[in-house]
Amino acid sequence: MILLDYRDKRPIYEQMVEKLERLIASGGLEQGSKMPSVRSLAVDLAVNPNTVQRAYTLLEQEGYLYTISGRGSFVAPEQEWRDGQMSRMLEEWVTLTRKARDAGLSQDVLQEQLWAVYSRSGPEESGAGGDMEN
Amino acid sequence: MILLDYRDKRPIYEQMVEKLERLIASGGLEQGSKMPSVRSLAVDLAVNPNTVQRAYTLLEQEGYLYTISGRGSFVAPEQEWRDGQMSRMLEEWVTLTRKARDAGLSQDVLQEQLWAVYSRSGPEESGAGGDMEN
DNA sequence: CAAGTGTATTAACTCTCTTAATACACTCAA
DNA sequence: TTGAGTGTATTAAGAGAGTTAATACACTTG
Repeated sequence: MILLDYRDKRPIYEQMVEKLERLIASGGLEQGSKMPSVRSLAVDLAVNPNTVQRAYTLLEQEGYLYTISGRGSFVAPEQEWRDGQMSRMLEEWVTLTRKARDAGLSQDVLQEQLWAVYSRSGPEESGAGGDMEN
Repeated sequence: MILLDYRDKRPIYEQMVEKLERLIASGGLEQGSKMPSVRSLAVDLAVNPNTVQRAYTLLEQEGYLYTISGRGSFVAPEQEWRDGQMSRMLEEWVTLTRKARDAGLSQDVLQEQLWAVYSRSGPEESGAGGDMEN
């Protein structure tokens, strides 16, 4: 299902979350389909069940999965996680915008930058943020 | 000059940076005036000189201080740190705005929120961000 | 009830971060 | 030139948070 990268310095659960997010977001898993059980995926990846559990819990909080105790975890409908992601992002953006205002940045400057960001569509001037793996 | 709070869980150097930032930003220290030497302030606060050194280095990177080796550290002109702070903030804001765009948030939504933030002047809906000490 | 599932608790382990000890380098005045 | 002041670099010790694992508990279904 997914593959862990041992050269990656990040914690395992974080790696799992990222890869599963992508898998679901890209449509690689159908809505409502059953995820592997905590134990089976743990055996599969040779990690502790609690590590899988942690990843699943985070994915659930982000709206990617829903869980029924005793039954299993399932892939949530797209609307779920897309809405959640956008609302979290908006909240974060507003918070930072307030800080920018308090730091003395004018509305005009932000207005202009906002326009600039949207006039170019792709993620330009990447710098360090590039993602290149699975 | 400043006072450390031992109930504060944050590292000492971080606490020092915050308090000195405020002291300088509030005009409590005159431009060009000499800061206490690394060693004397260390004795004063009963911490290691390296800890003071670390705080000074950070403050220098933020433009609050400038240093002449062998002479001492001095309070930088206001323009220095104010410009630096605003440009760092703007950069961060643009980065997050790109992410928001990529997450699917429309320009209109951000536009509206931007307006809302600036129509109210004070830091409202604070929640956890409140600062109440020295 | 048995075998599957998720969940909670506790502890060991690792590793980053903070802080300290110490030595080095520069400036200035006596 | 030398000594007492200053900032700077290197190394290591110590503490602490975060990650992972071991284990037991609880729920669902055939």
